[in-house]
Amino acid sequence: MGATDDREWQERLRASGHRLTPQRELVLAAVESLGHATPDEVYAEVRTHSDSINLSTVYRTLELHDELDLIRHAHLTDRAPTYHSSRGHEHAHFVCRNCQKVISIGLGEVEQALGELAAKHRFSPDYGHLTVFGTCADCSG
Amino acid sequence: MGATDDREWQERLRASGHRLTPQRELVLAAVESLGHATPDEVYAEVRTHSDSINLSTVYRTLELHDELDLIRHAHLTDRAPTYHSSRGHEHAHFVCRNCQKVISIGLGEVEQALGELAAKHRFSPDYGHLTVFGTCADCSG
DNA sequence: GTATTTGCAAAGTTTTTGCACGTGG
DNA sequence: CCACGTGCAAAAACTTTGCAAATAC
Repeated sequence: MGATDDREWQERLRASGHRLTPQRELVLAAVESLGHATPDEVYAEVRTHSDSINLSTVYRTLELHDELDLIRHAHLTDRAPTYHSSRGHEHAHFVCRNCQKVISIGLGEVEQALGELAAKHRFSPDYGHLTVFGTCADCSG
Repeated sequence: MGATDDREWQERLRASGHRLTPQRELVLAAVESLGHATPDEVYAEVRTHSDSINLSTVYRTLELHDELDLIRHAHLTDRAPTYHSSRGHEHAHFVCRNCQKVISIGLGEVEQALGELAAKHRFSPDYGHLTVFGTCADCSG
């Protein structure tokens, strides 16, 4: 990620009255590089680069970044939430119950598909959080 | 639910090599009467009728019923899964992040909306498990 | 300097497991 | 009968919290 992007999230932190710490930087970088990750995976990733972080801090930081929309979370498995970058293309997920494969779907596509239904029920979906479970082609054959 | 329906699930239990126990009956009845419920809520509901059940059994039974498609589960909150009957109308959920309201959407509607997108990605969604988070009309005003 | 953030350790919550006893078929 | 299911208690997995020390600004 470029310097311009860095400045952007750093300013968003400041604007909301928070401080820029190495831990917050490391967690964000880990989420960006992992793509989709559980808190535990983020912790492990950060530890490979540096040992200056604690699991509690990972939880607290993920929550904060999520609030600030620096990252987003979705439920890709029945258990732990997974976090992913909100930078770049926002996307929804199709998750295969059988092989755990994750198919990322562009926001535009999902919006187009669900928009009318949502409007009918006067509901504003959080498309970036959407996960559709099911079976992928490889597993249903 | 009528006697005919009872026979149906009881036979499905048997057919899969399982036994018909009071606990399995109680859990199923609790899920049906609650609509949407977490394991804990199911446990509490069963206890109001009888004290012959244990939380572990509730977990084990919910899992079994889910496998047999007697019930289904969805993630209506960021935490515990909630179970609901698979009898009657299968449905997807719209959940409001703000007021926690749950809007049930008929399967047909969702299928119509997502069918094309799913086909394009050669994916078979489990519509009855689908939860769309977002904001309802009352909370977005 | 001082309010925020972190690390650590401890507790909380939810779910799973091992095993002896009970029970449905 | 006897394999399957349940209760119980203990453990595991995951997440949150209180507080003193460290640190961003």
